[in-house]
Amino acid sequence: MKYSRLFGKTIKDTPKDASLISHKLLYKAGYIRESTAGRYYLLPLGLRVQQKIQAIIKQELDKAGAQEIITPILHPKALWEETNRTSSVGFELMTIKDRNEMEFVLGGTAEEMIVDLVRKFQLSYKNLPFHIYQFSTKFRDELRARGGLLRLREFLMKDGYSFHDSEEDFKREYQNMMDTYTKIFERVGLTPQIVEADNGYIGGEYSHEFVVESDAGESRYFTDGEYFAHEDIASFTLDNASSDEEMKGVEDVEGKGIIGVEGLAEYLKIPVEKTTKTILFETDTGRIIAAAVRGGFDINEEKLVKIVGCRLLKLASAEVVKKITGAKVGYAGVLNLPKEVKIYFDESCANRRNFETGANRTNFHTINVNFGRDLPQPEQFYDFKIAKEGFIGPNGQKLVAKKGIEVGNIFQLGFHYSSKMKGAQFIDADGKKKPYYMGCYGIGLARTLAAIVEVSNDDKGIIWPEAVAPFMVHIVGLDMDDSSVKNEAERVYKLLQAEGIEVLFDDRSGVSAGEKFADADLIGIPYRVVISKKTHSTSSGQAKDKLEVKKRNEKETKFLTFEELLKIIQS
RNA sequence: CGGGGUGUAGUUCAUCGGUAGAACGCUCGCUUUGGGAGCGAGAAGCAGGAGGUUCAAUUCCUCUCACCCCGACCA
Repeated sequence: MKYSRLFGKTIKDTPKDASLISHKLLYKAGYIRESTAGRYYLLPLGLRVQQKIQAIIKQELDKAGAQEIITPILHPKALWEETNRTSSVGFELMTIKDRNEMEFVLGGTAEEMIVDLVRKFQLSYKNLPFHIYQFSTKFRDELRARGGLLRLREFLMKDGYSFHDSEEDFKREYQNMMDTYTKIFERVGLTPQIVEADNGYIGGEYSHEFVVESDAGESRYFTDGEYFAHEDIASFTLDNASSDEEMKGVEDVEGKGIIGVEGLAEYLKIPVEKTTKTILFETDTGRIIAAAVRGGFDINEEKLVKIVGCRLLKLASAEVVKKITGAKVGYAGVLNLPKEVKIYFDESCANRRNFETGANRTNFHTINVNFGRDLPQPEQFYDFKIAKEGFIGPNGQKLVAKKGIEVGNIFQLGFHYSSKMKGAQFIDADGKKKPYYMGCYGIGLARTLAAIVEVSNDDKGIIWPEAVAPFMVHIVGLDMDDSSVKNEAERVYKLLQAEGIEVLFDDRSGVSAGEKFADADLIGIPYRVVISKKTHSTSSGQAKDKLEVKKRNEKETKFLTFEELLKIIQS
């Protein structure tokens, strides 16, 4: 490709809205342009990279036994109603009607479509297992798109779905995909962590995210170096706060303006473990509930929502708190709450003696509270604490908080869809109909592309790994007005192409050397070959048969013969 | 959806009641050519949209739309 013919070009300024490195560089180097929030044009350079990534994914999946198909983008809305997902998905569904008033959903994920396809066949256990996947544009009406290509409303996704006659066989495929994904990401130059995660609206019981560590990412997880878990599900061991000390007399203590467990513990001269944090929430149906955790912990609303069994929890407003507790925010406690307010106790509250709780009276706290005496022993303790940095993980090591970009994930679906969708069954060897055991597997291509840039760049521009670079060699032609230099550059350009190497040839005349070098660094192609009067002229003493080669990720310039360069590139 | 902010040339910004200006970019010419060159000339704007106040609105007010940030939510 001649640079003078390439659509899209480099630019010095970035739009003021771009804050991420990947967004800025991809914009400046001419890979992408924004249409509206969360919807981007991929320009020739950008598309070439995405296609490289796509080809690698396809190769590895095919090798792993999966088969590519394509589904319509418009999904009959009735299918989504069949699994109740019209109301349960986390992103706003976009719907559209045709001229017959038939309602469609713009596909954001395709479980229902795939199951609908599969049930069109009378499949038996002999046809199982199989794994089908597709590359297709996904539509998600995100509340807030952001970060260039990191969170889009429209993006190319690889989504795969596997069908099995047993959990054991599914587990084999799950491991197969874990290995395949690891290989795919390795090939595109990423080393994501495999993080245990929540299934969210996809459904099923367990899943793993592939997360590329980066401050630009939105996935938060915890690790001890061996254990990796998303913050929503990270487990950790409780330090033992149980005590068998004598029960003391319950007492209200004034602590004017003292809010927050740290300050409170200090003021009352008790360990933080003895304090209790009580938070009031309002459910989507308007019910008020209270959730209590031991001081030092925070509440994971995600977990709590599931325990309460509602769709949404909102922090109760100051007015509601005042109405329910009779006190200002900060003094809510577990004693003397109205009967209709159900209290959920986290397990961290158990086994304590003489603990503190808010007095439900402004400026007052109650101390030396005990279950069984001052309030009934709760029927059940729950786990809705969120992990925090420094907590002890399941391996006995301290947990460290990390952030990253979720480039892929794999889900166990089990019978989640096959049980909800009529006829999603196969005939087993015993002649009986049984639901499929399923899994699904996704990779976001644009996000993967952005993640690569996010981790592979310097102050001058992008540094593409060879496997996904839009071109392998960038010929920088200087002195293009000199016909002998130009001819030499053309000659090398054609020779490389004849070897099947993808070349971008900066053939512009009248552009300064500095500008061309800056553009080459910005675009980030792995090998740069400079051809100029200096390298070409016989009078300069420079051997004519050597090429001036510099790798994007190295500092030194080397002089190589054409054959030597070829050998390096093709190795 | 809650809080905050921004919409003026392709881009980054200035102007602030009296019909718009710079830099970069773009076009042309000359001079340049190994790390974003110099000089000169030029093109480029219904000031996001609608309404209101005013003799007069890019400027003030209202509404609306779009975008950004924080939060909430979440592949």
